[in-house]
Amino acid sequence: MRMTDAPRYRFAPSPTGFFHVGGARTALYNWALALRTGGTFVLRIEDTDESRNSPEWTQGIIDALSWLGIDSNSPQFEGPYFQSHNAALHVAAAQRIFDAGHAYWCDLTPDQVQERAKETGKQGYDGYSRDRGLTGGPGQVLRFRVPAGSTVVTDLVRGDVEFANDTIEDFVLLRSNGSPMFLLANVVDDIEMRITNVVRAEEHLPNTPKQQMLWDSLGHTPPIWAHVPVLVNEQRKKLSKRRDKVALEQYRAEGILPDAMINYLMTLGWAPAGDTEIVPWSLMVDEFRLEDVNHSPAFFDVKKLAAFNGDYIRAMTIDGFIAACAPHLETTEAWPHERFNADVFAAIAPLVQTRVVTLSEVPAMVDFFFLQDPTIDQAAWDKTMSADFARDVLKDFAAAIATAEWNHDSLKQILESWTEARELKLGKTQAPIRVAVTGRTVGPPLFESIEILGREESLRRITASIARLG
RNA sequence: GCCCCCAUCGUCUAGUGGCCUAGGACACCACCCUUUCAAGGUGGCGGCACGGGUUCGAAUCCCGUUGGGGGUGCCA
Repeated sequence: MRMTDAPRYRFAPSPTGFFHVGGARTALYNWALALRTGGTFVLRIEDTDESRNSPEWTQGIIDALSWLGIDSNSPQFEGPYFQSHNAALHVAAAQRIFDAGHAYWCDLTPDQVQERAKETGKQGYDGYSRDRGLTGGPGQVLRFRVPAGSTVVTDLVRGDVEFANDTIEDFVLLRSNGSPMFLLANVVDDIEMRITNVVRAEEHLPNTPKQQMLWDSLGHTPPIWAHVPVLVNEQRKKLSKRRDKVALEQYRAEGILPDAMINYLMTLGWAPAGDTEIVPWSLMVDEFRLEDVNHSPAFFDVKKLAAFNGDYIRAMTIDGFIAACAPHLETTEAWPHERFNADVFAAIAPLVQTRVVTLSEVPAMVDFFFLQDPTIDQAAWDKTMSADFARDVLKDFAAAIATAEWNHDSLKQILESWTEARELKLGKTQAPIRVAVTGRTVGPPLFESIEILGREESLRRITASIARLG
């Protein structure tokens, strides 16, 4: 395949101030396809209003894409382009459409259009100015003259979709202030950037016949369309910023791994062959086909995302895990920053790795190592210290570990023999010690934690708890 | 209102007329393992929306119903 024949996929987010998980999935689809076909991923910031473009947003989106592995430095990445920069082109195209007789001027205001609709009992614009021969000017909009007949949109995921043209009103191309509408701008930019494939969310499907007519009227062959199902919340409504947690950045901050997010997003509406959904990106690039994408909306299930993430966390090397935790450990307010000890964390890290599903849970799990005194949970204290053996186990264990060989096996043996002598269960007798040392009833394995904490500090905490018992 | 799309376990999906007694994953439950909690192992629960066709045979094809979603701006 010659390079000029390679497909060009466009990804066109609008500047909403954050990067939507739905957009992330579409971006991934486009990127996967570009990679497999040797094509190009074209990024275009989609807004005809220059004032809404901000360098921060653009950088944010490039960062988010790069987090997803979509590298803006790749030779297969092009852009960012800015729709708003091309207004002159859009207007010129509108002029050409008018010159060819496919558009006409109209001086009705939105209110007047509505007024007429009310009178005729029909919806939308009724084509009032079609044959009035207006020549344009202030206060007039340019409307597309929707031809008779029907428009068939051929879609890779949905097949042929037919729209009767008389259900499509003569839509506006140029506003009365002369600025181009999004729909027009979009088509002109796609033509200009030689876009061959448009993969976007299903919500755009009803507008596609309009765009297709624009492609036709400009004398170009429309691209290959693919409308993928939208992502929905538990109410089955399209994910929205107001109701739902949709910002990719939020998940990133919580310690969702990019690979987990990528993998999860790809399985929404599509599944790799075989019995596992956790698969490497390279395999998804090889196997992903638009034709295989499901037709129905998919629920964005945070629990499943978390499960994927846990899987990816456990699959990390220990050094990788420690490195990934670093940002969360540095910024946490779980302990005074200066008390953190990287060696201590490295020692406990392997035991933390199987116990978290997101990285943001890590600090809370190891905070007792880096606090002057553990934060004692009152409920945990009440529950465990009320055992009749609580005081004895604390005193005897403290006495024994004062001189014990310092490793978790021997620490465990000490408590085991103490427990057996009294015909108790280790699960019960370790509880008061755990609360004394960590402040809670759950956490990393106890004897390993004590070993890492050190003899002196462990003794101090247990002694303090005995004193607290009174 | 009008137009369009969609319909397999609670959720994400496999399934493209016989391999389906409908497979997997997440969640849930139970058991095993176990120093708490996890992780891991084993097992379980649970679904083709409904009604008509077509066919020797339908989750798969057709029609209808119902239900959901999206669109319908001088927004993007």
